[in-house]
Amino acid sequence: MGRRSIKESRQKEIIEAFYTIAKKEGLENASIAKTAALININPSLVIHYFKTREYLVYGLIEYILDQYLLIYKTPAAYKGDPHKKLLKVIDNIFSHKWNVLFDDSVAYSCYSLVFRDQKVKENYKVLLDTLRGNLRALIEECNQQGVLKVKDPAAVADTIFVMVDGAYYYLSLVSNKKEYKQKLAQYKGLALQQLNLVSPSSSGKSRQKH
Amino acid sequence: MGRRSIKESRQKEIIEAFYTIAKKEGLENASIAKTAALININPSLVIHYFKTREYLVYGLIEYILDQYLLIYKTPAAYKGDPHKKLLKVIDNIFSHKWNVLFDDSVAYSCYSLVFRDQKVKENYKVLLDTLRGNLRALIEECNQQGVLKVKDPAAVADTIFVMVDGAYYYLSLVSNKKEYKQKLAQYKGLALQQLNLVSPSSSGKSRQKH
DNA sequence: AAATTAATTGAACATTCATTCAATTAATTT
DNA sequence: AAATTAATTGAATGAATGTTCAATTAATTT
Repeated sequence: MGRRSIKESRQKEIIEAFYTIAKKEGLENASIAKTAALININPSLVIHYFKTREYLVYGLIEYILDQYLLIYKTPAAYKGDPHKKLLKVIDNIFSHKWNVLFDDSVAYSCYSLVFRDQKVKENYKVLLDTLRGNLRALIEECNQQGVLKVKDPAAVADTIFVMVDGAYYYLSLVSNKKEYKQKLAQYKGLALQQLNLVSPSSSGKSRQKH
Repeated sequence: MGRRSIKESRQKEIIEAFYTIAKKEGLENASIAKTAALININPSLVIHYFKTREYLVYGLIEYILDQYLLIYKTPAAYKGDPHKKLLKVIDNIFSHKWNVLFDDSVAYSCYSLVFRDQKVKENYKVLLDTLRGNLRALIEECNQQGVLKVKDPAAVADTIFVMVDGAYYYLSLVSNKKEYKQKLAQYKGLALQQLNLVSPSSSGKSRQKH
């Protein structure tokens, strides 16, 4: 009875508007008023759905963390072929897709909340462990199919993500496109090394056969 | 003639107060008023020395970036002994010292400005390249003394710092002290591997000799 | 002592902010 | 049509923000 609720879709809409503002002006300058103005609603409607700005930020973080899991999205055709899937995932991580999915400015601002909010910290921990766990499972599948021989899949998965996080930390500062591309390839090579796979670029550098 | 200027010392004092507030409440909540109150001065004095809050943040970033270089501070006795010095630097990086020098919450907030401020981005780039350059020089010294055999010192230095940055990204989420210590040792081991040195912990795990 | 220069204060300003509350509008059910 | 429920608005509030400006205080030199 009564009017039917559109809570969830409205919340998502607001979060995305908030994200848009945060991308443009920084999370610290993203306000409820600006968010409301962007989608032509009243600021009090934002409060109605989120109670406080704090909860809106929580919503944003949840939204962002969900995006991270999309790097495991691979073509349905790869089902049953963990090797192909693994390579695709590595591709996703070290490619344009990463930059499309995330705005690093907002990401680092959100991450900084980890240090003052236990709940945020836990959410991030769960995500990072999930990312590692998924990669580990993928490696183990490859091991079982005999296409990979990785001794400690969990440790390798961890190492790879350590490299990913560190890599983008540096890459965010590289403005030169050519240098960016080259560095990205280099870091991808490091990840593949961890899997005892050799990247095309690094093998080309030190070929000694013939 | 006239009153002698205390500009520099006053600016430093203000920056440190601003940093203190930022550590406690987050950079986005660190205001000029709070900063002034902390050291019992008038808010307009802060403006007098920094013109705008933006420049105060620039000052803070400069202050923070200078701190990073302190990880290369080693006992004077190590002079002429690059091997000892290298190990000490690695120690500094993967130890309590890191956490004493930096507040990661403020660090990530500052870093997020990189994406909206070209000047900040350049400053960070210079720092990160300096950190890598110093480590590379240290490795080369070790090579020349025959105590290390690293093929590509520049690449290895880069890789180590990629690992460092990625390592602390994850470690910031680890609340369990024991787990933290163990992970830190593990990441340190990865760094030493890059130098073709074996860490005590990692060698103990898979010892097969007799 | 007068002149000079910098340090410092205090009042005032406009702006933006998050949030509250009551009132209204729009669906949906009985 | 009446009742119910949620969506949405609009006005208002108080607090905090960064910044400006003129005035005052304190040191240092001539």
